[in-house]
Amino acid sequence: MGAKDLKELLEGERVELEALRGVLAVDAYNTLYQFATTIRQPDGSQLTDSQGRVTSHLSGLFYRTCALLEKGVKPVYVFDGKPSVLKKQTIARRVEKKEEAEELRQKALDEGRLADAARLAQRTTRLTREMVGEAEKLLELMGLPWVQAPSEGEAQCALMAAEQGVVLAAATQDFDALLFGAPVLVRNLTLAGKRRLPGGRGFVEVVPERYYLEKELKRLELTRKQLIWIGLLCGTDFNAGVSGVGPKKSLKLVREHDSLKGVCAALKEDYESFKEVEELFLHPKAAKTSALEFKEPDNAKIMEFMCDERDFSEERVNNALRRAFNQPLDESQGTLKKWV
DNA sequence: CGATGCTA
DNA sequence: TAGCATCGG
Repeated sequence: MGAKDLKELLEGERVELEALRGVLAVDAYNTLYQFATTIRQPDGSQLTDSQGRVTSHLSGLFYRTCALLEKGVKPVYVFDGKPSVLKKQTIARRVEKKEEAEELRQKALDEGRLADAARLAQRTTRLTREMVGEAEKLLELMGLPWVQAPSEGEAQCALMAAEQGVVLAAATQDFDALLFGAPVLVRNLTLAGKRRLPGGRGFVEVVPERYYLEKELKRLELTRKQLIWIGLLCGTDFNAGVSGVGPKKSLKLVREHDSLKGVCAALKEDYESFKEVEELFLHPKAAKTSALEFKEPDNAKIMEFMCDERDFSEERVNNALRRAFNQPLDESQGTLKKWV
């Protein structure tokens, strides 16, 4: 995940889902990948339909989206396009890591270390073209607009929130969105709650958090450019960063120098390559978003796809749809729920 | 991860 | 019925 070191410098605030009523641009790949990794059986295997096709991503996407809609949060999922050539190394490294994890998992399995094998299975997770296509299809059946980014999804989300102002915030785990200029970033757009920590008996509370770009820049006495430099020094999906330089040193360095050139000179790093990545963050590639249209869900087709084709429970799917779409918007009518 | 079932 | 366990596909 890009620019994760920024977490050390930035301060988010806890936010209730109810306070996020409105339209959010949600990083679809980020979301689907998390579902694919975490929605698992105790043995580490994914949910599948009777034909063996993975359904973890559909389960997560469907139930979470329904729950968000129930709370008045309208997600517009943004799908990645062609990645920047600068991301090539990161992508190659990820493929490598997955192959590595696959070998380790096989070894654990052979040696009968089942818990290890289950844990390693998560690291082998891939999102296929089919899985992404199915997610888009489901969103369409639900009457929700989705956006195809020309390149990075976080960049598209950021611009939709910034220049275009069509959404309240960019929702992604990735701090890159702030570097791309998102005025508001929402992390952990989940239905909150306690989550088991991998391994032991510990629990962590995962709650939605919100970061305001301007507020953070003011507090840290930085410009967005300088925050980008910090990201570059720590490393992003688009560059390796400088070894031995983390968020603290980066912060000190960008304050001591008034240009990226100066920072690079001080570290004896190649300015040109850093400048290229700075450019990518300063001028993100994004498509103009046409009016986002929310339509009625096609309940029959959702049932056909989810239940007939993918073996989801009719009762559960119906329940989720009813909550998401058939609930009176006026809270004063909420008591009606008890009678239906 | 989110929904549902079970138990005290 | 809240809080924990496990099911879901």
